[in-house]
Amino acid sequence: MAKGKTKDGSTEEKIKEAARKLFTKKGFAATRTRDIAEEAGLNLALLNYYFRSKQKLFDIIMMENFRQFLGGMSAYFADESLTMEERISRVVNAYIDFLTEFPDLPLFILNELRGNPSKIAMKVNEEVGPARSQLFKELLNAKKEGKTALDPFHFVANLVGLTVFPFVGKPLLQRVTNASDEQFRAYMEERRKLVPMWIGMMMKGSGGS
Amino acid sequence: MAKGKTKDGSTEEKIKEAARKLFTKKGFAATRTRDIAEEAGLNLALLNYYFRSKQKLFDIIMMENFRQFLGGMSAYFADESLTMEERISRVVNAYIDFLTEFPDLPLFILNELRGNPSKIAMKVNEEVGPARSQLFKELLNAKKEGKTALDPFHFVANLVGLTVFPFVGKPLLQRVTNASDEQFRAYMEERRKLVPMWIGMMMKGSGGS
DNA sequence: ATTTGATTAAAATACTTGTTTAAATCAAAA
DNA sequence: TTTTGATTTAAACAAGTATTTTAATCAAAT
Repeated sequence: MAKGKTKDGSTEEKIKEAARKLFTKKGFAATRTRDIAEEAGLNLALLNYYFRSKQKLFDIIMMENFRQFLGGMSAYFADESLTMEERISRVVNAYIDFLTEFPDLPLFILNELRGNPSKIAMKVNEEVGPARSQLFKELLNAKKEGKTALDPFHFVANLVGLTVFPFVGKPLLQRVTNASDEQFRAYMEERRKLVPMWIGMMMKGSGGS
Repeated sequence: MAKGKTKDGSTEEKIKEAARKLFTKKGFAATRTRDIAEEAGLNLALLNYYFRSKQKLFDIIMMENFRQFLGGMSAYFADESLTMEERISRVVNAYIDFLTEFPDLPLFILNELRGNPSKIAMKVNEEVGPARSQLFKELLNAKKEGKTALDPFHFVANLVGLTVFPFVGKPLLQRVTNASDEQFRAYMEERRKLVPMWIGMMMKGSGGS
């Protein structure tokens, strides 16, 4: 063998990282293979040498993106040793950390989800299935005991809407509120405490069937 | 002149509507001019006869989409004759109506906003400027009087996050919660009352600097 | 009936882009 | 040193696609 090995990070990983960056930011159709090669600092022929086609490379990136985005969600909700409040707080914090580092991921996910091939649908269930059943069981229990009246749908919609939407809508929010990048960061820091508090208020207040 | 006139809706409008449908759903790069022509039931040459290029056609659609999406926001907030609670309720209801009819619009807007050319930035200010100053003035007043501690940034983020995000994230929410299209509609109907109520709770509770 | 401008049809053109190929180069392993 | 496989270089190839062109056709206005 020679310098760039198959296993370690070198070349194959360079290609994947360049592809991830461009695919995630611009989508499949708007990304050219030549751009990926240039971004990776490698030759175009290498793309087809390592991955057979643009489509195959994209599929790999897409699956990894899905796993990364949905994985976090599941991990925290599955932990039965924590109170619901604590779990919410951890999920919110984990997502704010995560999205600060990878701000383009959610929009990518939402775009891909719209095309909705069954391949993706299965992936979602696979990644989010266990946590979902656990969460729903507890929410429905709490509802029976009168602790909360918040339907699981609204719960998830509110949690994701309040936590990940600000990142998706960052350009819009910054324009509307005249917030600098630094101010945006500060607002997101505030949200680490505010969102769990708001969710708590919603769960106590009345909230749909 | 002949059958299809320039002024009335006929041909030019057919092209624009076909283009709007495809551009809004699939984006610029993934939309082919041939598809637009076919969708409009017209000859391909007509596209370049009426609009000079795919890009020019796209720009027109994009601007109209922006105006439509942001215009509603402004219209209701500018009305000083209403209480804040009433305005919130109207904006939420107007957006739920609007997004039920045009569910692909917000994702289109968010995608375009990411590329952020100054052309778009100006458009946002133009459409949303007046309502913004009006809204911010009142929110800051209310804050002084101790009526609310909710920062304008969080107010907008929450309002949009709770109202438009569910439509953007519909495929994700439906998968995670196993909700049918019919159930989704029902949840959105519930939100017409729930979201204004939640926003009200947030404005009374403590909320950021 | 003639004219006029919209519309179609069919192709040609030009450019972009995904993919492949063939021959060199180069670094390490044998 | 020889060999081996990764990497480069430079093209070529094959589709796909935006755009243009040219010559018909067609419906209404004159």
